[in-house]
Amino acid sequence: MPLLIHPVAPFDLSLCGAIFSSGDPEIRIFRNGEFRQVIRQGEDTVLVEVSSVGTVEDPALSLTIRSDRAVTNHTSNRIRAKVAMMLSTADDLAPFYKAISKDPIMADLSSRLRGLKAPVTPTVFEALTDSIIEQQISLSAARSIQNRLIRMLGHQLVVDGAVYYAYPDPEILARTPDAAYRSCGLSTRKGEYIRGIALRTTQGDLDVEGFRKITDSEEVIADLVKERGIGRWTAELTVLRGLHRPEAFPADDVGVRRSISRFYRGGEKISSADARSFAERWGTWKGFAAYYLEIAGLFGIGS
DNA sequence: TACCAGGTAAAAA
DNA sequence: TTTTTACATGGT
Repeated sequence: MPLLIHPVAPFDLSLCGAIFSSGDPEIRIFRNGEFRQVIRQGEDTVLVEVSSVGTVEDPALSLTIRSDRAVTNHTSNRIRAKVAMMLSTADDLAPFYKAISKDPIMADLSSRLRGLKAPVTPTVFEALTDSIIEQQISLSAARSIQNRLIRMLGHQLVVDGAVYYAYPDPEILARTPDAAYRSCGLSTRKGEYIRGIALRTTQGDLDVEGFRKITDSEEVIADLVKERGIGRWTAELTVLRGLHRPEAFPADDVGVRRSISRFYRGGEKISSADARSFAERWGTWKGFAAYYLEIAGLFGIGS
């Protein structure tokens, strides 16, 4: 029997899922109004399926958990909490909308995208490794590499004869050799970064999940950039997508700069430094603003 | 065919 | 100390 999730209104699942619409059906995808992903909860690997049974202003989500074994009530509740976290259902968008109300362009975007909440990765570790993969190359190239990595090294789940893959744990990535990373399409260098960070995580030298307890995002970023392979851009993306900090703004990101250029500068390019000061208009919500710009681009708004 | 794409570390100057 | 280079894949 499906479980229910009651998001804080407004919440629009079709907007929240849009970023996953071109995903891999055996890993994570949003299709036909349904969000689906394989996740790990403790020792359980499960497929979660989420669809809307409400409206944007009176939202409700139906969650179905599928697995190859019985799932206890306790685990089901943990999974429901994790899915709610991943979809940011508890976010109250009102302060964000209020903060950007004096910016006509962002106010217009946010009214068109009303109910969009930024997704969060199941683990901080996943946000970090995904960001490393995305360094320098295009998002489509990165996505294809991420999917190959998950298929090769992730936990498999078989339900109804179909196979699905969950994100690999640090323990696996810590003992994955250069050649395996290379065969996924990663550079040898990025393979070293990911294995090194996974190794330090399993050895207890690095606790990225523990960053949840550090409220000062700049402090987290300062800790992250000490690690080999993590620069400011990677740290900011990790804090935004893994820790869901609304103020984390990846000013060095070419996509973010392209969006600002397009929506605010008539196509004229903007430097990282200028983008960082420009974003101050959105105050502590500049990270969410950046996400709205990205999704606006996805929907072709403003073009 | 090049060249750019949500960068980074290491080598060279 | 600052600047240049190598790296990987996918789209145009």
